[in-house]
Amino acid sequence: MAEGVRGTVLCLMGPTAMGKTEVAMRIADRLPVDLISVDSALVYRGMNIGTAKPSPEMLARYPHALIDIVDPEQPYSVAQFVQDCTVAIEASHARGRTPLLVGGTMLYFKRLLDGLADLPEADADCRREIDAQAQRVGWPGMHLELMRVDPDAAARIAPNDAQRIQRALEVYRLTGHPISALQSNPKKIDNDWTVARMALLTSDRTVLHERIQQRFEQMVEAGLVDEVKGLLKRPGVHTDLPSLRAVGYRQIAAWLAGDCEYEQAIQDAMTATRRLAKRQHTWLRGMPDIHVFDPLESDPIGPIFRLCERVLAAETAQI
RNA sequence: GGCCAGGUAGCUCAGUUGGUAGAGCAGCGGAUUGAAAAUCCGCGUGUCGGUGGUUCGAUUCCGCCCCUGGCCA
Repeated sequence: MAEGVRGTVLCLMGPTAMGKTEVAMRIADRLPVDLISVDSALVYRGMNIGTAKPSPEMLARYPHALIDIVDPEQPYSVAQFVQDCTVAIEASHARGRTPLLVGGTMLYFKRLLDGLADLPEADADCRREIDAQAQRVGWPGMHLELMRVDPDAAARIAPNDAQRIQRALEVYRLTGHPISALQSNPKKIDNDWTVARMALLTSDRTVLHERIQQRFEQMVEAGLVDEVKGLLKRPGVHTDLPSLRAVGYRQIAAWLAGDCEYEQAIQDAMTATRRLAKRQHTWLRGMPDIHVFDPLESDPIGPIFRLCERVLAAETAQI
């Protein structure tokens, strides 16, 4: 693609179980798009049933970037995603095609499109140290420490938000600078993409809840329990890994560890899925310039296709 | 049919010595910068089964009716 020409990026977002994958494939049938997954669970190899990953046949027919790119032993991150996804987008543009980003991990979309601050990456030793300290004084105690070194961050982070307190302290200890200062240093977004945001969203959550239940029952029938057992057998896999904390995997692992009854684990997994969908709704409600389609009201393919076509035509006209 | 125990939030239940009620779970709203399918913050959503009575006032006490479960026939 020539210097200065703006590349189009199509985004198809939506809560879990809304049919994003299906829509994306049908768009790919009709337009020269490259599919890129925006999903923090689909990145893991060997996690197939519980993540509703498309089958190998489907992936062969509809290649997706950023699926099956890391092992479950290895944590992935939003920063890694932004880097990987940018590479994939540029590769698509270089082929003269248009990337279609599909997924439900809204933080990944947000940081890809709005920019990411220049921060140090996670440091296992540093986190271990902070965890050990938190064991003694509690997270509210750690929050007091954060208040001393970074009052702005402390004001924004709740005293029980272990994850964010840990990250803020980690960044301070690693760099000597408060994370709040580094984050307000606006990271220049080094692209000039034209972004079209589309979302599959419904106002009728009860139907979505029914779908979630059905789909989880199908996952169990398809052998989710064995998939989790297989993962846990691997020497480096344990339940504290981000991969094993994914919805479904976590609850079944808890049952396998004897922490609850089977039926309870199943119910907990479906509850966790509904809550995931709710948080995805919250993200999407707050996103500007988003085109919303309700697949429970009518087939969204036609309108989405026309919108994509219009966006691509505008790009061509600009060249 | 008779006796007993229940009927309070979407579910399981607590409670009000008579002043229109609260927990857990579920649900809903929000935040979200290298774990994000994570992590955290906030919010009770109700003809107290129905209907008469006593009372200034009934979800609470009394009568009758309806429903559910158990026991006896």
